[in-house]
Amino acid sequence: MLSESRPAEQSIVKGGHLGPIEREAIEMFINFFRLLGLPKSIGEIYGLLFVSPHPLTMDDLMTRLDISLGAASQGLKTLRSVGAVKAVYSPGERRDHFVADLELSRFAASFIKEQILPKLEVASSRVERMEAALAELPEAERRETRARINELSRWLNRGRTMLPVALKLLA
Amino acid sequence: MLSESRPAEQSIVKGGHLGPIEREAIEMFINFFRLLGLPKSIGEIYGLLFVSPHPLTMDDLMTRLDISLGAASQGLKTLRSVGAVKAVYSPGERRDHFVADLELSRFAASFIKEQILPKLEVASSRVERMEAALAELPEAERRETRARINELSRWLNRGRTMLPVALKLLA
DNA sequence: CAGGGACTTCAATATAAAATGAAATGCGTC
DNA sequence: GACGCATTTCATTTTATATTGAAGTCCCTG
Repeated sequence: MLSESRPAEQSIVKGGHLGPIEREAIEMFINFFRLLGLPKSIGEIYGLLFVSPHPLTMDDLMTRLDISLGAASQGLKTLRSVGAVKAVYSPGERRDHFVADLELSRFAASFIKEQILPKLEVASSRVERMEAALAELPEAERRETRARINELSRWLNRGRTMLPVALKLLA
Repeated sequence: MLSESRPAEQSIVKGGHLGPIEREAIEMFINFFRLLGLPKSIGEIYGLLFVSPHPLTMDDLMTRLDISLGAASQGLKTLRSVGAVKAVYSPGERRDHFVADLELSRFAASFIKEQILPKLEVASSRVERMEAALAELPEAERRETRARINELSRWLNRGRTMLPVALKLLA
């Protein structure tokens, strides 16, 4: 929740074979992804891939991060779906190799487009239904409630138009 | 997680005595707050307060939303702490009355300032430690890893400077 | 300054989310 | 076209998070 930042955290990371750079990167991305409501394992995977100078296999991830097969597979799936990670071809190699896409803005764009904007649409239709329902309200409450719903409506519109702009600003 | 939006949801809200406007508002804010990783009960409370034309007591919230004493108390505490709700004085009344602060931008500002920016600071110091640790790295990997850490650093700086700007844009 | 609401805390419980790993599937190779 | 490694899926288990409500604290009020 609005946690007062975990108590004197000392190494969330448990996997072996990790150098200091990797540990820092992993913890950093765990925190970052948590902010977006994504599980720890996804932060770990992305963090390790991010600082890795060469592509890694699923098996690398499993052993170095000490996570399960399923977690690695699902985490990679999610990360690919949002454009944060891609598979690269490795000649003469059977297994898939993965790299982090360093263009974080692409990832942010996809996140906004696929997660936020759809929710704003749903919210908009809710507001419409609320406006329709205003008529049923007792006279006394109608005016004030209408004002509040309008406020909501203004915010949704602003969000829908400004979010993409704000994103460009960061990119 | 990156959920494909819950299956044909029909009324998450369980409390009785709620009109259609209230139900819509509550579900809407449940979803919105969930995006920020806040629990359902907080969305319910804020949603009901938002569309309510007059201040409500803790007891109102408990009965109408059918939540416990503790949930109401803690939820209000959190909401007040981020400036989303405030207590208003009600003459000749013993109990506290609460209203939603309609200025959502205030809430957003407080969220960024208290939740995001501190995390960016922590992340920055991580990056510094990573840069320091670069020296220990085998020659072969150093160049590429350095490039990646630099990328990270650029992003953090951009975030720290642009986030407050982006916020102003929305307000 | 005692009694009694109103509110807060927090240990216990209930609920939800993530990780695990065995079984199913896909896919390339011989 | 069957074998075998690589990957995905998903029921189960584990872990983390939210909710409850009884016990504690804080005021106001008389």
